Amino acid sequence: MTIKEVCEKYDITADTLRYYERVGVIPEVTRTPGGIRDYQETDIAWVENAICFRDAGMPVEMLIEYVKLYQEGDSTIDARTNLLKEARESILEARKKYDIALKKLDYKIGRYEIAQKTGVLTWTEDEKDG
Amino acid sequence: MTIKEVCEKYDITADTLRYYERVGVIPEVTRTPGGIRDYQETDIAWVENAICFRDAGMPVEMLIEYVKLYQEGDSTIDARTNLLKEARESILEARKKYDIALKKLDYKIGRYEIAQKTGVLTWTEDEKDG
DNA sequence: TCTTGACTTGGAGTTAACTCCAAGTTGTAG
DNA sequence: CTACAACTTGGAGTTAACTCCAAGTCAAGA
Repeated sequence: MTIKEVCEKYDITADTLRYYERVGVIPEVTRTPGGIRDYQETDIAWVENAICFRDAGMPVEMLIEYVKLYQEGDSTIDARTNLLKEARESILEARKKYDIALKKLDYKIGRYEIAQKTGVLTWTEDEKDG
Repeated sequence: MTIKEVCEKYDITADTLRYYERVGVIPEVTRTPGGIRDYQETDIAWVENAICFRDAGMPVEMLIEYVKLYQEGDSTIDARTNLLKEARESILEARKKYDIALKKLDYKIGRYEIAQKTGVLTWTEDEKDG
């Protein structure tokens, strides 16, 4: 698969794909004899994971560390497990904050919709902040 | 409440609080006659909301827009409602991605824990990517 | 009143994560 | 064989969101 096909498949730019490879977010991609990237199943799996974890706010630095450990072989399985567990905790933590914000948003939207119907915004003492 | 008390209460730096005010993420804070910030209930409510929505990935730009609309008065209630709904959608969207990443992480962690017990990492054909 | 530490401002600097660029190479269609 | 688009690299530039700094002001304790 060419870089173009991969970036179309995942809706990501070729520059980002090359950047991920350059800094080590994914291991080096398979090349044609001429030196052009030719993504194999495994390369694509790494890309997919990288995008998935980045979308969940996992820092590039952490992904680089994971790939580095992976390339050092089986002796790093403990370290990799710990890293994944740490990532899991921060994602759970972040998601909790998303839920809090959603609750707040739903409440505010509810109040605004009442205001739209009645033409009046009614605030309690604690919420003079829109 | 002084800026110090507010930043201790929310575990945020004074620089960030001043930055939020400067760019309009929150409205101008009440001051003492000498010009020093003296956060009132309402100021604090704005700070709390700003932090909450920022923690959910809402861009500063969007918060600025909201405050701007708020300050324009009741005629912007529709616009504010739409903005909040838009924010809600992106937060839901983002949370979906967090859930996908968590699922992937849990699967990987499970595999690694088996590997730690047995000393062997077993991969299926599709997951040669650590 | 003096000192000392916290506060003020405008503006410059930093960080993470891309994003763009120039100059050169590869590969396919005609 | 010749265009010519798509690829390559190293490095520079951009963006969002802070974060730091210098020079000056304010305020509480001795």
